[in-house]
Amino acid sequence: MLRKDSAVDSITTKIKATLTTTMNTNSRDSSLANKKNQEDQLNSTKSQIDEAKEENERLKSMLSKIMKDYKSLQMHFQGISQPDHKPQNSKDIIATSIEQEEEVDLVSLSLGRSSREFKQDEKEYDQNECKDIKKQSKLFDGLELGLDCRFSPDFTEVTKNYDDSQENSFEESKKEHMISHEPCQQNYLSSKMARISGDEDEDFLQQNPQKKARVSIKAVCDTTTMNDGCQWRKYGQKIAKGNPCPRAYYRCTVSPSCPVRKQVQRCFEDMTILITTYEGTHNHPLPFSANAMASTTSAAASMLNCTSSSTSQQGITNANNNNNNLHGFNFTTSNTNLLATHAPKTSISTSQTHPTITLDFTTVPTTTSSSTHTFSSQRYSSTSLNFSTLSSTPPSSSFINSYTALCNNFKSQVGAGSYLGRPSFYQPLTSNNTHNMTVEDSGEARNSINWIKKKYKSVEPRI
DNA sequence: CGGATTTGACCAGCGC
DNA sequence: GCGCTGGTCAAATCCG
Repeated sequence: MLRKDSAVDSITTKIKATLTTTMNTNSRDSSLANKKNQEDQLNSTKSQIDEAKEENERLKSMLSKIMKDYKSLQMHFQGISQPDHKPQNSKDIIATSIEQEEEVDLVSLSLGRSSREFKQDEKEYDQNECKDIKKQSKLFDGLELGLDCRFSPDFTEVTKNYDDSQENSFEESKKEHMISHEPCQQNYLSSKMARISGDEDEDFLQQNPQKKARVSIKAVCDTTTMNDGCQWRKYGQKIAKGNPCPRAYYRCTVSPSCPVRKQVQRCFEDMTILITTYEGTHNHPLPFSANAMASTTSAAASMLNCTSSSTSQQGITNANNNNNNLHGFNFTTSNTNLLATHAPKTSISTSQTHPTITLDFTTVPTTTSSSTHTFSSQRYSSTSLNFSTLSSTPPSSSFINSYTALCNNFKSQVGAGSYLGRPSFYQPLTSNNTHNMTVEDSGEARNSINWIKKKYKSVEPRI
Protein backbone atom coordinates (compact mmCIF):
# COMPACT_ATOMS: atom_id res chain seq x y z
CA MET A 1 0.00 0.00 0.00
CA LEU A 2 2.84 2.35 0.83
CA ARG A 3 4.38 1.51 -2.46
CA LYS A 4 1.17 2.55 -4.15
CA ASP A 5 1.14 5.82 -2.26
CA SER A 6 4.63 6.57 -3.49
CA ALA A 7 3.51 5.63 -6.97
CA VAL A 8 0.75 8.21 -6.76
CA ASP A 9 3.24 10.77 -5.57
CA SER A 10 5.57 10.05 -8.44
CA ILE A 11 2.72 10.32 -10.91
CA THR A 12 1.67 13.64 -9.41
CA THR A 13 5.24 14.87 -9.74
CA LYS A 14 5.17 13.68 -13.29
CA ILE A 15 2.02 15.70 -13.98
CA LYS A 16 3.57 18.80 -12.55
CA ALA A 17 6.64 18.30 -14.65
CA THR A 18 4.43 17.75 -17.67
CA LEU A 19 2.50 20.96 -16.98
CA THR A 20 5.69 22.88 -16.50
CA THR A 21 7.01 21.47 -19.70
CA THR A 22 3.75 22.34 -21.35
CA MET A 23 3.90 25.90 -20.18
CA ASN A 24 7.47 26.24 -21.25
CA THR A 25 6.75 24.63 -24.50
CA ASN A 26 3.76 26.84 -25.06
CA SER A 27 5.84 29.87 -24.50
CA ARG A 28 8.25 28.79 -27.14
CA ASP A 29 6.28 26.64 -29.44
CA SER A 30 2.52 26.74 -29.45
CA SER A 31 1.87 24.29 -32.17
CA LEU A 32 -1.48 22.54 -31.95
CA ALA A 33 0.10 19.15 -32.51
CA ASN A 34 2.20 19.45 -29.42
CA LYS A 35 -0.73 20.64 -27.38
CA LYS A 36 -2.83 17.71 -28.39
CA ASN A 37 -0.01 15.32 -27.69
CA GLN A 38 0.50 16.77 -24.24
CA GLU A 39 -3.19 16.69 -23.46
CA ASP A 40 -3.18 13.05 -24.33
CA GLN A 41 -0.29 12.53 -22.01
CA LEU A 42 -2.11 14.43 -19.32
CA ASN A 43 -5.25 12.35 -19.73
CA SER A 44 -3.23 9.21 -19.77
CA THR A 45 -1.49 10.22 -16.58
CA LYS A 46 -4.78 11.10 -14.94
CA SER A 47 -6.22 7.75 -15.81
CA GLN A 48 -3.13 6.13 -14.36
CA ILE A 49 -3.71 8.08 -11.16
CA ASP A 50 -7.31 6.93 -11.03
CA GLU A 51 -6.28 3.35 -11.56
CA ALA A 52 -3.64 3.68 -8.89
CA LYS A 53 -6.17 5.13 -6.50
CA GLU A 54 -8.60 2.33 -7.19
CA GLU A 55 -5.92 -0.25 -6.69
CA ASN A 56 -4.86 1.57 -3.58
CA GLU A 57 -8.39 1.27 -2.20
CA ARG A 58 -8.47 -2.37 -3.06
CA LEU A 59 -5.17 -2.95 -1.37
CA LYS A 60 -6.35 -1.00 1.65
CA SER A 61 -9.43 -3.17 1.99
CA MET A 62 -7.33 -6.27 1.50
CA LEU A 63 -4.89 -5.10 4.13
CA SER A 64 -7.75 -4.32 6.45
CA LYS A 65 -9.11 -7.80 5.99
CA ILE A 66 -5.69 -9.36 6.49
CA MET A 67 -5.16 -7.32 9.63
CA LYS A 68 -8.53 -8.42 10.89
CA ASP A 69 -7.68 -12.06 10.28
CA TYR A 70 -4.29 -11.56 11.84
CA LYS A 71 -5.76 -10.02 14.96
CA SER A 72 -8.27 -12.83 15.14
CA LEU A 73 -5.49 -15.37 15.09
CA GLN A 74 -3.45 -13.30 17.48
CA MET A 75 -6.33 -13.16 19.90
CA HIS A 76 -6.79 -16.86 19.60
CA PHE A 77 -3.16 -17.30 20.47
CA GLN A 78 -3.34 -14.88 23.36
CA GLY A 79 -6.61 -16.37 24.51
CA ILE A 80 -4.70 -19.57 25.03
CA SER A 81 -1.65 -18.05 26.52
CA GLN A 82 -2.68 -15.13 28.69
CA PRO A 83 -5.20 -14.47 31.43
CA ASP A 84 -5.56 -10.81 30.88
CA HIS A 85 -7.13 -8.71 33.54
CA LYS A 86 -10.85 -9.04 33.43
CA PRO A 87 -13.16 -6.14 34.06
CA GLN A 88 -14.40 -6.32 37.57
CA ASN A 89 -17.88 -5.17 36.88
CA SER A 90 -20.08 -3.85 34.21
CA LYS A 91 -18.70 -0.34 34.64
CA ASP A 92 -15.25 -1.63 33.90
CA ILE A 93 -16.59 -3.49 30.92
CA ILE A 94 -18.21 -0.36 29.63
CA ALA A 95 -15.13 1.71 30.26
CA THR A 96 -12.84 -0.73 28.51
CA SER A 97 -15.34 -1.05 25.73
CA ILE A 98 -15.32 2.67 25.16
CA GLU A 99 -11.56 2.70 25.23
CA GLN A 100 -11.43 -0.05 22.70
CA GLU A 101 -14.04 1.23 20.32
CA GLU A 102 -11.42 1.54 17.64
CA GLU A 103 -10.64 -2.12 17.80
CA VAL A 104 -11.75 -4.27 14.98
CA ASP A 105 -14.18 -7.07 15.54
CA LEU A 106 -12.44 -10.21 16.51
CA VAL A 107 -13.54 -13.76 16.87
CA SER A 108 -11.95 -15.89 19.50
CA LEU A 109 -11.53 -19.48 18.60
CA SER A 110 -10.62 -20.76 21.99
CA LEU A 111 -12.76 -22.30 24.61
CA GLY A 112 -11.23 -19.98 27.09
CA ARG A 113 -11.84 -16.41 27.95
CA SER A 114 -9.78 -13.31 27.94
CA SER A 115 -10.61 -9.75 28.74
CA ARG A 116 -10.33 -8.93 25.09
CA GLU A 117 -13.19 -11.25 24.43
CA PHE A 118 -15.22 -9.37 26.94
CA LYS A 119 -14.45 -6.19 25.08
CA GLN A 120 -15.35 -7.85 21.85
CA ASP A 121 -18.59 -9.12 23.26
CA GLU A 122 -19.40 -5.65 24.42
CA LYS A 123 -18.82 -4.35 20.95
CA GLU A 124 -20.87 -7.10 19.42
CA TYR A 125 -23.68 -5.95 21.58
CA ASP A 126 -23.50 -2.57 19.98
CA GLN A 127 -23.42 -4.05 16.56
CA ASN A 128 -26.22 -6.52 17.07
CA GLU A 129 -29.37 -4.77 18.01
CA CYS A 130 -28.25 -4.27 21.56
CA LYS A 131 -27.34 -0.63 21.42
CA ASP A 132 -28.67 0.02 24.85
CA ILE A 133 -26.32 -2.35 26.63
CA LYS A 134 -24.34 0.38 28.28
CA LYS A 135 -27.40 2.07 29.59
CA GLN A 136 -28.94 -1.14 30.79
CA SER A 137 -25.76 -2.58 32.18
CA LYS A 138 -25.75 0.23 34.68
CA LEU A 139 -28.84 -1.33 36.10
CA PHE A 140 -26.82 -4.40 37.00
CA ASP A 141 -24.28 -2.50 39.01
CA GLY A 142 -26.45 -2.43 42.00
CA LEU A 143 -27.89 -5.85 41.44
CA GLU A 144 -25.03 -8.15 40.75
CA LEU A 145 -24.67 -9.65 44.21
CA GLY A 146 -21.41 -11.33 43.48
CA LEU A 147 -22.41 -12.98 40.28
CA ASP A 148 -19.85 -11.18 38.25
CA CYS A 149 -17.05 -13.03 36.59
CA ARG A 150 -14.21 -12.42 38.94
CA PHE A 151 -11.05 -14.35 39.03
CA SER A 152 -9.19 -14.20 42.23
CA PRO A 153 -5.45 -13.61 42.25
CA ASP A 154 -5.15 -17.17 43.36
CA PHE A 155 -7.01 -18.35 40.36
CA THR A 156 -4.88 -16.27 38.07
CA GLU A 157 -1.84 -17.72 39.69
CA VAL A 158 -3.23 -21.17 39.35
CA THR A 159 -3.97 -20.81 35.70
CA LYS A 160 -0.81 -19.15 34.62
CA ASN A 161 1.13 -22.33 34.33
CA TYR A 162 -1.46 -24.51 32.82
CA ASP A 163 0.30 -24.54 29.53
CA ASP A 164 3.24 -26.20 31.18
CA SER A 165 1.16 -29.28 31.04
CA GLN A 166 0.88 -29.05 27.32
CA GLU A 167 3.47 -31.53 26.29
CA ASN A 168 4.14 -30.38 22.81
CA SER A 169 6.50 -28.30 20.85
CA PHE A 170 3.89 -25.77 19.95
CA GLU A 171 3.49 -24.81 23.55
CA GLU A 172 7.21 -24.69 24.04
CA SER A 173 7.45 -22.24 21.26
CA LYS A 174 5.10 -20.00 23.15
CA LYS A 175 6.90 -20.15 26.46
CA GLU A 176 8.65 -16.88 25.97
CA HIS A 177 5.31 -15.31 25.38
CA MET A 178 3.87 -16.99 28.45
CA ILE A 179 6.28 -15.33 30.78
CA SER A 180 4.64 -11.99 30.42
CA HIS A 181 1.14 -13.12 29.60
CA GLU A 182 -0.73 -15.31 31.94
CA PRO A 183 -3.46 -17.55 30.62
CA CYS A 184 -6.85 -17.23 32.15
CA GLN A 185 -8.68 -20.31 31.18
CA GLN A 186 -10.66 -22.22 33.63
CA ASN A 187 -10.80 -24.96 31.06
CA TYR A 188 -7.45 -26.17 32.21
CA LEU A 189 -8.10 -26.55 35.87
CA SER A 190 -7.12 -30.12 35.48
CA SER A 191 -5.25 -32.41 37.71
CA LYS A 192 -2.10 -31.62 35.79
CA MET A 193 -2.11 -28.23 37.41
CA ALA A 194 -1.58 -29.78 40.78
CA ARG A 195 2.11 -29.30 40.39
CA ILE A 196 1.73 -25.57 40.59
CA SER A 197 3.75 -24.35 43.47
CA GLY A 198 2.39 -22.41 46.38
CA ASP A 199 0.21 -23.34 49.30
CA GLU A 200 -2.51 -20.94 48.33
CA ASP A 201 -2.75 -22.46 44.92
CA GLU A 202 -2.91 -25.92 46.32
CA ASP A 203 -5.64 -24.84 48.64
CA PHE A 204 -7.47 -23.32 45.77
CA LEU A 205 -7.19 -26.48 43.75
CA GLN A 206 -8.42 -28.54 46.61
CA GLN A 207 -11.38 -26.28 46.95
CA ASN A 208 -11.97 -26.13 43.21
CA PRO A 209 -11.21 -29.51 41.78
CA GLN A 210 -12.84 -28.70 38.47
CA LYS A 211 -11.33 -29.89 35.26
CA LYS A 212 -11.64 -28.78 31.69
CA ALA A 213 -14.83 -27.05 30.77
CA ARG A 214 -16.95 -28.86 28.28
CA VAL A 215 -19.41 -27.64 25.76
CA SER A 216 -22.08 -30.07 24.76
CA ILE A 217 -24.17 -29.52 21.65
CA LYS A 218 -27.39 -31.30 20.95
CA ALA A 219 -28.51 -31.14 17.37
CA VAL A 220 -30.56 -33.07 14.91
CA CYS A 221 -28.03 -34.75 12.71
CA ASP A 222 -28.41 -37.86 10.62
CA THR A 223 -24.73 -38.42 10.10
CA THR A 224 -22.69 -40.26 12.66
CA THR A 225 -20.93 -37.08 13.61
CA MET A 226 -21.43 -33.40 12.95
CA ASN A 227 -19.31 -31.85 10.27
CA ASP A 228 -17.94 -28.99 12.34
CA GLY A 229 -15.08 -28.15 10.04
CA CYS A 230 -12.36 -29.80 12.05
CA GLN A 231 -10.62 -33.06 11.33
CA TRP A 232 -11.11 -35.76 13.91
CA ARG A 233 -9.71 -39.18 14.50
CA LYS A 234 -11.66 -41.73 16.43
CA TYR A 235 -9.64 -43.29 19.19
CA GLY A 236 -12.17 -45.12 21.24
CA GLN A 237 -15.75 -46.14 21.75
CA LYS A 238 -17.60 -46.97 24.89
CA ILE A 239 -21.12 -47.69 25.97
CA ALA A 240 -21.85 -45.36 28.80
CA LYS A 241 -24.20 -46.09 31.63
CA GLY A 242 -27.78 -45.08 30.96
CA ASN A 243 -27.49 -44.93 27.20
CA PRO A 244 -27.11 -48.04 25.05
CA CYS A 245 -25.91 -45.91 22.21
CA PRO A 246 -22.14 -46.12 22.09
CA ARG A 247 -20.17 -43.01 22.85
CA ALA A 248 -17.38 -42.37 20.39
CA TYR A 249 -14.22 -40.55 21.36
CA TYR A 250 -12.44 -38.35 18.88
CA ARG A 251 -9.35 -36.21 19.00
CA CYS A 252 -8.49 -33.30 16.77
CA THR A 253 -6.01 -34.22 14.06
CA VAL A 254 -5.55 -30.79 12.51
CA SER A 255 -2.48 -30.50 14.67
CA PRO A 256 -0.80 -33.60 16.11
CA SER A 257 -0.41 -31.85 19.45
CA CYS A 258 -3.91 -30.42 19.64
CA PRO A 259 -5.40 -31.34 23.02
CA VAL A 260 -9.02 -30.99 21.90
CA ARG A 261 -11.25 -34.01 22.31
CA LYS A 262 -14.83 -34.54 21.43
CA GLN A 263 -17.36 -37.15 22.37
CA VAL A 264 -20.22 -38.08 20.11
CA GLN A 265 -23.24 -39.98 21.26
CA ARG A 266 -26.77 -40.43 20.03
CA CYS A 267 -29.61 -39.49 22.30
CA PHE A 268 -31.34 -42.69 23.31
CA GLU A 269 -34.75 -41.01 23.58
CA ASP A 270 -34.49 -39.51 20.10
CA MET A 271 -32.06 -41.25 17.80
CA THR A 272 -32.07 -38.33 15.42
CA ILE A 273 -30.40 -36.16 18.03
CA LEU A 274 -26.66 -36.20 18.18
CA ILE A 275 -24.92 -35.04 21.32
CA THR A 276 -21.44 -33.74 20.67
CA THR A 277 -19.28 -32.69 23.59
CA TYR A 278 -16.15 -30.64 23.04
CA GLU A 279 -13.35 -30.38 25.53
CA GLY A 280 -10.17 -28.35 25.40
CA THR A 281 -8.80 -25.56 23.29
CA HIS A 282 -7.36 -25.81 19.82
CA ASN A 283 -3.72 -24.78 19.75
CA HIS A 284 -3.66 -24.16 16.03
CA PRO A 285 -5.45 -22.02 13.49
CA LEU A 286 -8.79 -23.46 12.54
CA PRO A 287 -10.17 -23.97 9.07
CA PHE A 288 -12.64 -21.27 8.14
CA SER A 289 -15.51 -23.73 8.22
CA ALA A 290 -14.66 -24.59 11.81
CA ASN A 291 -14.79 -21.01 13.06
CA ALA A 292 -18.52 -20.88 13.53
CA MET A 293 -18.63 -23.88 15.77
CA ALA A 294 -15.46 -22.87 17.59
CA SER A 295 -16.74 -19.39 18.30
CA THR A 296 -20.05 -20.76 19.47
CA THR A 297 -18.42 -23.20 21.82
CA SER A 298 -16.07 -20.45 22.90
CA ALA A 299 -18.94 -18.21 23.87
CA ALA A 300 -20.67 -21.08 25.59
CA ALA A 301 -17.56 -21.96 27.53
CA SER A 302 -17.26 -18.32 28.47
CA MET A 303 -20.72 -18.43 29.92
CA LEU A 304 -19.74 -21.49 31.80
CA ASN A 305 -16.61 -19.89 33.11
CA CYS A 306 -18.56 -16.87 34.24
CA THR A 307 -21.01 -18.91 36.23
CA SER A 308 -18.59 -21.47 37.53
CA SER A 309 -16.00 -18.93 38.53
CA SER A 310 -18.52 -16.90 40.41
CA THR A 311 -19.96 -19.86 42.19
CA SER A 312 -17.07 -22.21 42.57
CA GLN A 313 -15.82 -20.48 45.65
CA GLN A 314 -19.18 -20.58 47.26
CA GLY A 315 -19.50 -24.30 47.18
CA ILE A 316 -21.01 -26.25 44.36
CA THR A 317 -22.88 -29.43 44.77
CA ASN A 318 -22.79 -32.22 42.32
CA ALA A 319 -23.92 -31.73 38.83
CA ASN A 320 -27.36 -32.38 37.64
CA ASN A 321 -28.04 -32.38 33.97
CA ASN A 322 -31.73 -32.77 34.34
CA ASN A 323 -33.24 -29.42 33.70
CA ASN A 324 -36.28 -30.27 35.67
CA ASN A 325 -34.24 -30.57 38.77
CA LEU A 326 -32.31 -27.40 38.32
CA HIS A 327 -32.79 -23.95 39.58
CA GLY A 328 -33.85 -22.30 36.40
CA PHE A 329 -33.86 -18.60 35.88
CA ASN A 330 -35.59 -16.73 33.17
CA PHE A 331 -34.74 -13.47 31.55
CA THR A 332 -38.25 -12.22 31.67
CA THR A 333 -37.55 -8.77 32.96
CA SER A 334 -36.82 -5.73 30.93
CA ASN A 335 -33.31 -7.03 30.67
CA THR A 336 -34.53 -9.62 28.24
CA ASN A 337 -34.05 -7.31 25.34
CA LEU A 338 -30.35 -7.33 26.03
CA LEU A 339 -30.24 -10.79 24.67
CA ALA A 340 -30.07 -11.81 21.11
CA THR A 341 -33.15 -12.71 19.22
CA HIS A 342 -32.38 -16.38 18.78
CA ALA A 343 -30.77 -18.73 21.19
CA PRO A 344 -30.46 -22.43 21.78
CA LYS A 345 -31.94 -23.84 24.91
CA THR A 346 -29.02 -23.66 27.25
CA SER A 347 -28.28 -25.54 30.40
CA ILE A 348 -25.25 -25.54 32.59
CA SER A 349 -24.02 -28.20 34.90
CA THR A 350 -20.95 -27.96 37.01
CA SER A 351 -19.98 -31.45 37.87
CA GLN A 352 -17.24 -32.10 40.34
CA THR A 353 -14.90 -32.98 37.51
CA HIS A 354 -16.19 -31.42 34.31
CA PRO A 355 -18.28 -28.26 34.22
CA THR A 356 -20.44 -28.58 31.16
CA ILE A 357 -22.67 -26.26 29.23
CA THR A 358 -25.24 -27.81 26.95
CA LEU A 359 -26.59 -26.05 23.91
CA ASP A 360 -29.77 -27.62 22.73
CA PHE A 361 -30.27 -26.86 19.06
CA THR A 362 -33.04 -29.38 18.72
CA THR A 363 -35.79 -27.10 19.94
CA VAL A 364 -36.90 -24.04 18.05
CA PRO A 365 -35.90 -21.03 20.11
CA THR A 366 -38.28 -18.21 20.71
CA THR A 367 -37.92 -14.59 19.83
CA THR A 368 -37.05 -11.77 22.12
CA SER A 369 -40.04 -9.55 22.13
CA SER A 370 -42.63 -12.09 23.04
CA SER A 371 -40.84 -14.82 24.79
CA THR A 372 -38.33 -15.94 27.31
CA HIS A 373 -34.80 -17.12 27.19
CA THR A 374 -34.43 -19.85 29.69
CA PHE A 375 -31.27 -20.64 31.51
CA SER A 376 -30.78 -23.52 33.78
CA SER A 377 -28.07 -23.54 36.31
CA GLN A 378 -26.74 -26.18 38.58
CA ARG A 379 -28.27 -26.73 41.91
CA TYR A 380 -26.45 -24.60 44.37
CA SER A 381 -25.67 -25.32 47.90
CA SER A 382 -27.60 -23.60 50.59
CA THR A 383 -24.87 -21.05 50.91
CA SER A 384 -24.91 -20.03 47.32
CA LEU A 385 -27.25 -17.78 45.49
CA ASN A 386 -30.55 -18.95 44.22
CA PHE A 387 -31.06 -17.92 40.64
CA SER A 388 -34.69 -18.74 40.59
CA THR A 389 -35.66 -15.28 41.65
CA LEU A 390 -34.31 -13.29 38.85
CA SER A 391 -35.98 -10.10 39.74
CA SER A 392 -33.72 -9.78 42.70
CA THR A 393 -30.66 -11.51 41.37
CA PRO A 394 -30.11 -10.90 37.70
CA PRO A 395 -27.21 -12.54 35.95
CA SER A 396 -23.97 -10.66 35.84
CA SER A 397 -23.23 -8.41 32.97
CA SER A 398 -20.26 -10.51 31.99
CA PHE A 399 -22.48 -13.54 31.95
CA ILE A 400 -24.93 -11.72 29.74
CA ASN A 401 -22.08 -10.60 27.53
CA SER A 402 -21.07 -14.18 27.10
CA TYR A 403 -24.58 -15.28 26.47
CA THR A 404 -25.09 -12.59 23.91
CA ALA A 405 -21.93 -13.61 22.15
CA LEU A 406 -23.27 -17.12 22.12
CA CYS A 407 -26.57 -15.99 20.72
CA ASN A 408 -24.93 -13.89 18.08
CA ASN A 409 -22.72 -16.76 17.07
CA PHE A 410 -25.74 -18.97 16.94
CA LYS A 411 -27.57 -16.46 14.81
CA SER A 412 -24.67 -16.25 12.45
CA GLN A 413 -24.60 -20.01 12.24
CA VAL A 414 -28.19 -20.77 11.58
CA GLY A 415 -28.99 -17.65 9.68
CA ALA A 416 -32.34 -15.95 9.52
CA GLY A 417 -35.20 -18.16 8.65
CA SER A 418 -33.29 -21.37 8.59
CA TYR A 419 -34.52 -24.50 10.19
CA LEU A 420 -33.27 -24.07 13.68
CA GLY A 421 -33.15 -27.76 14.29
CA ARG A 422 -30.45 -28.07 11.68
CA PRO A 423 -27.79 -25.50 12.11
CA SER A 424 -25.08 -24.97 9.59
CA PHE A 425 -22.97 -27.87 10.71
CA TYR A 426 -25.48 -30.06 8.97
CA GLN A 427 -23.79 -29.88 5.66
CA PRO A 428 -24.23 -31.94 2.57
CA LEU A 429 -21.05 -33.64 1.64
CA THR A 430 -19.53 -32.39 -1.53
CA SER A 431 -16.25 -32.86 -3.21
CA ASN A 432 -15.33 -29.37 -2.17
CA ASN A 433 -15.35 -30.00 1.52
CA THR A 434 -13.69 -33.33 1.55
CA HIS A 435 -10.79 -31.95 3.53
CA ASN A 436 -13.15 -31.07 6.31
CA MET A 437 -14.92 -34.34 6.42
CA THR A 438 -14.75 -36.27 9.59
CA VAL A 439 -13.50 -39.75 9.47
CA GLU A 440 -16.94 -41.18 9.73
CA ASP A 441 -18.39 -38.94 7.09
CA SER A 442 -16.39 -40.82 4.57
CA GLY A 443 -17.78 -44.15 5.67
CA GLU A 444 -20.88 -46.04 4.88
CA ALA A 445 -22.83 -44.41 7.62
CA ARG A 446 -23.28 -41.02 6.03
CA ASN A 447 -26.71 -39.53 5.61
CA SER A 448 -28.63 -42.54 6.71
CA ILE A 449 -31.02 -42.36 9.62
CA ASN A 450 -32.17 -45.86 8.82
CA TRP A 451 -28.66 -47.11 9.02
CA ILE A 452 -28.21 -45.47 12.40
CA LYS A 453 -31.42 -46.88 13.77
CA LYS A 454 -30.60 -50.30 12.41
CA LYS A 455 -27.14 -50.13 13.82
CA TYR A 456 -28.08 -49.09 17.30
CA LYS A 457 -31.09 -51.35 17.51
CA SER A 458 -28.72 -54.26 17.71
CA VAL A 459 -26.52 -52.70 20.32
CA GLU A 460 -26.70 -54.48 23.62
CA PRO A 461 -25.33 -52.92 26.74
CA ARG A 462 -22.26 -54.70 27.92
CA ILE A 463 -23.12 -54.05 31.50
C1' DC B 1 0.66 -50.80 2.23
C1' DG B 2 -0.56 -46.96 4.99
C1' DG B 3 -3.98 -44.79 7.43
C1' DA B 4 -8.32 -45.15 9.87
C1' DT B 5 -11.37 -47.81 12.76
C1' DT B 6 -12.54 -51.33 16.08
C1' DT B 7 -12.35 -53.30 20.42
C1' DG B 8 -10.54 -55.45 24.52
C1' DA B 9 -7.44 -54.12 28.13
C1' DC B 10 -5.84 -50.94 31.22
C1' DC B 11 -5.87 -46.98 34.35
C1' DA B 12 -7.62 -43.29 37.34
C1' DG B 13 -11.22 -41.23 39.94
C1' DC B 14 -14.99 -41.74 42.79
C1' DG B 15 -18.42 -43.68 45.99
C1' DC B 16 -19.51 -47.07 49.27
C1' DG C 1 -10.15 -51.95 49.72
C1' DC C 2 -13.33 -52.98 46.23
C1' DG C 3 -16.27 -52.29 42.48
C1' DC C 4 -18.13 -49.20 39.09
C1' DT C 5 -17.54 -45.97 35.50
C1' DG C 6 -15.41 -42.92 32.19
C1' DG C 7 -11.58 -42.24 29.45
C1' DT C 8 -7.48 -43.75 26.91
C1' DC C 9 -4.24 -46.97 24.83
C1' DA C 10 -2.72 -50.06 21.48
C1' DA C 11 -2.92 -54.32 18.88
C1' DA C 12 -5.85 -56.23 15.54
C1' DT C 13 -8.58 -55.44 11.75
C1' DC C 14 -10.52 -53.06 7.89
C1' DC C 15 -10.42 -50.44 3.73
C1' DG C 16 -9.15 -47.71 -0.25
